[in-house]
Amino acid sequence: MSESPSSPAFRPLFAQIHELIVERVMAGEWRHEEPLPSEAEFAKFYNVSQGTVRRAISEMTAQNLVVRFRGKGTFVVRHTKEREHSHFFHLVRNDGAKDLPTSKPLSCRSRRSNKEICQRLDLQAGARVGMLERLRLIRGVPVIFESIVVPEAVFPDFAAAFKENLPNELYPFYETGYGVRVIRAVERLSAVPATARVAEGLNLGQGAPMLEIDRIALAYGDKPVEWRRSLCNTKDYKYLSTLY
Amino acid sequence: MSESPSSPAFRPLFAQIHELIVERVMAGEWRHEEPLPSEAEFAKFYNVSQGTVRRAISEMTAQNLVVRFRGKGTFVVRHTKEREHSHFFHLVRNDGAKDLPTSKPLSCRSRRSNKEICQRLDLQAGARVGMLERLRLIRGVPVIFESIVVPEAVFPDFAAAFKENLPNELYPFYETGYGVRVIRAVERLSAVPATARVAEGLNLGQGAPMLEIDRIALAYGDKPVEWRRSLCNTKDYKYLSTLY
DNA sequence: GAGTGGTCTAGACCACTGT
DNA sequence: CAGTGGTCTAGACCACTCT
Repeated sequence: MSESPSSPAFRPLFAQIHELIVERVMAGEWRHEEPLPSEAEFAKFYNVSQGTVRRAISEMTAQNLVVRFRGKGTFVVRHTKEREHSHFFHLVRNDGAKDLPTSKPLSCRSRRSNKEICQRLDLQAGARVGMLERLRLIRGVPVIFESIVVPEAVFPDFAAAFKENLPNELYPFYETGYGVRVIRAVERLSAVPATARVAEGLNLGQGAPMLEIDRIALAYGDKPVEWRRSLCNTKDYKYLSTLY
Repeated sequence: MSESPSSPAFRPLFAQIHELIVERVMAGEWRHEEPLPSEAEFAKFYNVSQGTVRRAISEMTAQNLVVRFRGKGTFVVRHTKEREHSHFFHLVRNDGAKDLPTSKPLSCRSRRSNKEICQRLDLQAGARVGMLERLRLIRGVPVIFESIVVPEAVFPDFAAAFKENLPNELYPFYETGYGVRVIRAVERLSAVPATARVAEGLNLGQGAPMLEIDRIALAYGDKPVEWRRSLCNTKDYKYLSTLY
């Protein structure tokens, strides 16, 4: 594991260990229920000090890949409703309250991808995708019109599986159903006029200003696994973003 | 500096040291040009090990409060055009390019705060504030209509000083002119129709959908120091947000 | 060469969890 | 009780900067 210290492409030991362990987590070597090896075991395995392993794993906790419990061990993070809500749902009520949305599916089917979908999801021309449209309701009121596209190469038979389970939160569903963990997402926000269809679903006038959230969700290795467009009525809810 | 280890309100040593040093940076004890004391000096001063000081300062680098250079020392972060742009300006061109905006001031004056301003900036009723309106142009094209309110208690004589300097980026101006460092901001985004005045400035039709960014900028201790509303034409530029 | 921060090690003590 | 992660210390070696 040692590396010529002043070699041209030098990387710190802890960064190398970090990368190695992340790869093993990605490969699904440990289930959510079972702990990763302890610091001492990793240290022995990789022939480095316990402090170096500690630093490697600390980076992983910072990246939300694992959680650690004193006395119990280190565990791969699982997508929960709570996590999805706190990390990937940014609409808050004008008074600051965070409400959990519910869902009303409108349609779910399989189709061939067009040029735009291929480009956004990095697919081959004509690859099949699952497509889902739904309304999201907060306190029973429809606030978001959402259309979601996922590659069937990653989620085989998505449409049928969705109809069977009708999950409200998708990321935990991706994880338990397909072993796909969304770890990052890039969103592009803009203001657009409501189309007739969207306006109808959300009880708005046609052409009313809507907040469009265009999101690409990424799994390990920045692999795109979902393209989602959310059209939001921002009268009573705002998109919250904190900058540092 | 030692603390009863199993006391009810136990805080790790490094967190206490962190807090102490942050307070001293806040108080302006070191200028941007001069380095903070070295790890060894801090360790001796607070009577802890160098590793503990290192961890305290590492937290500060993670929070963008200081930067460290091997062989040189640790320095208080200064707001630069680059930093403001990368941390606090989130509009990117549709093709992904990040352009720097220029500014065209429309008005700048002093006024009494109304109820809404007092609430947002946490001010006493009737406190005086500086108010600035400007257009922001990207590649010469007006894209954002911006109105900015700052408390004169924090920025004495703001309107006059602004007119004298006509800064393009405000946060470096706040810092060099008033010693106020913006370290965090909370933004609420929504879609609104363009008013006649805004539509005119941005060459849009009245009622066109606009992205409104409502931002409160915070200094140390989460003290609000600026309220900014930016109305953006998102035809060619989108607001970029990355989620983890 | 002295001083800076960055990495790595080794070992101590602690709090908490399981048995 | 042994085993886990969390904190703290002490010391070594390194790359880099300034003088």
